[in-house]
Amino acid sequence: MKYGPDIALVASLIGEPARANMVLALMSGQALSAADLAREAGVTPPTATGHLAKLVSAGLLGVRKQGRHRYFEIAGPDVGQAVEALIAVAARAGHLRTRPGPKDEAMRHARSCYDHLAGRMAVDMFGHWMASGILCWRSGALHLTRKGRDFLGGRGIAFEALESGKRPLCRSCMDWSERRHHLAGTLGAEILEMAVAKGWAARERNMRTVSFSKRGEENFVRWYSRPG
Amino acid sequence: MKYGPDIALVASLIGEPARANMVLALMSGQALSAADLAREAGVTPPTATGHLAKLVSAGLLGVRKQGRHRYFEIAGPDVGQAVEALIAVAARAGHLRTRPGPKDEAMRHARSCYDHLAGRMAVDMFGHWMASGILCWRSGALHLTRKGRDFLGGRGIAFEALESGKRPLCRSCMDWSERRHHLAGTLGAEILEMAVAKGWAARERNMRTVSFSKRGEENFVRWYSRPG
DNA sequence: TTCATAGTTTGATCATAGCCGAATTATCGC
DNA sequence: GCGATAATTCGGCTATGATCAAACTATGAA
Repeated sequence: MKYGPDIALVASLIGEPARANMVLALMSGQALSAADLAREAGVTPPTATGHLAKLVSAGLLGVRKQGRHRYFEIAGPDVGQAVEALIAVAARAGHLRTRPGPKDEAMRHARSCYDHLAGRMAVDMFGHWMASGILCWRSGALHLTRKGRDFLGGRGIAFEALESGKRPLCRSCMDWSERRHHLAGTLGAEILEMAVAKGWAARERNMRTVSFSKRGEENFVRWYSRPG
Repeated sequence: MKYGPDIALVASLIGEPARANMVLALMSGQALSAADLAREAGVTPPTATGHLAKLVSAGLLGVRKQGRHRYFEIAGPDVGQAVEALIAVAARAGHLRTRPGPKDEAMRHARSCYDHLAGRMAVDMFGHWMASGILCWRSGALHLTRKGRDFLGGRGIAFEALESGKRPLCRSCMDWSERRHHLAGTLGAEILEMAVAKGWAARERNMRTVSFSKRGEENFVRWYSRPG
């Protein structure tokens, strides 16, 4: 007779440094090959194979075979949320690791984190909105202020529809490359949708890296920073 | 040069079965002594001491010395969220552990979670109230609807007094034996008080298990499900 | 076919860390 | 003061699992 979820199994998988590095590398949403992940984790291919097999069979990663390559990716949003939650704990407690997350500059600049915008641009937007009183912290949770509601209303964001569900309107998500907060939740998702819909940004093939055109980036920055 | 939060450190702490059992036992919100946790984890006191020292020094647990006892508790909401996220992943992937949190059936059926009712009956009540529009999710937080206010008003719950303090009126609390939400917050506490005051239920010596009489359970179910 | 690259399997090594028994320190009740 | 109980420290045993080198399989390219 078995009862209760076995969190130890899941946590111990993430709790091994090599595997944690792999998972963090995949947190960009990009699918990576076994060799890429071996490099990220700092282990040899055989070792990586073993780790990846465990992660896949436990349901933390998914795999897609393509020719002689095998591309791995985070299995689902629940895994992403668990990793984000662990990041938050580690960050609060001041535990730092030696190796950074996404190395490549383009990816640091703009990428999506599941369904919302992450990377430097997202962090900048978050900072700007905090500074101008659109967002604020209230008892540990992120809140959209009255001013923020006016602000978004004037920009055509239907936030009423976004806060109907169980998922929070605003959540902060710790960005591991910038080590600062950015906006998640349904509002964060909506903003990424909008940027794509307006043609400012395009998702790459892998669906998770987001590239802004030069003009799109200017428009986006203007969009979120224009007063009133 | 160090970058990025070390999630492997945090995850590996939770990833050890004995420690995971301790953390799960503390997820009720109740502070437990070292000996209690040793029993929960199925290890001897010396082993428990070692684990607890690691958990405390990593910032996952807090400790309160009281006489010759040391009471441990989850250090903060971020830790709780991380554990809940891991529960969600483990539950989705179908990983079950052999040892349940609350071992005996009576305790799964009805017990108190710190100061509010937990277990199957609480989960049923929560589901019923969600389905009938007494409670709803709004931007990630639990809300008592207008209908819910009428409903409770008609049942003699003075919810105005309950929402005056710093503590929220409604909170959801994840039940690890049922893996579903139940009602916490001052309203959850009040309902347990009421059930005890009306003689429907009695707290056991250890304060954690709550036993309903057969008649009390019927009355309680009728109380929360009667329309109007 | 032949070579090269991606990835896996095998087998052996080795370090980490979980575990307990016994002895030790601290606090309560008497 | 003296026992009793809570908790810790110490020392040594043991098992788990991370690691890599080398050999092997599979796919793609020439």
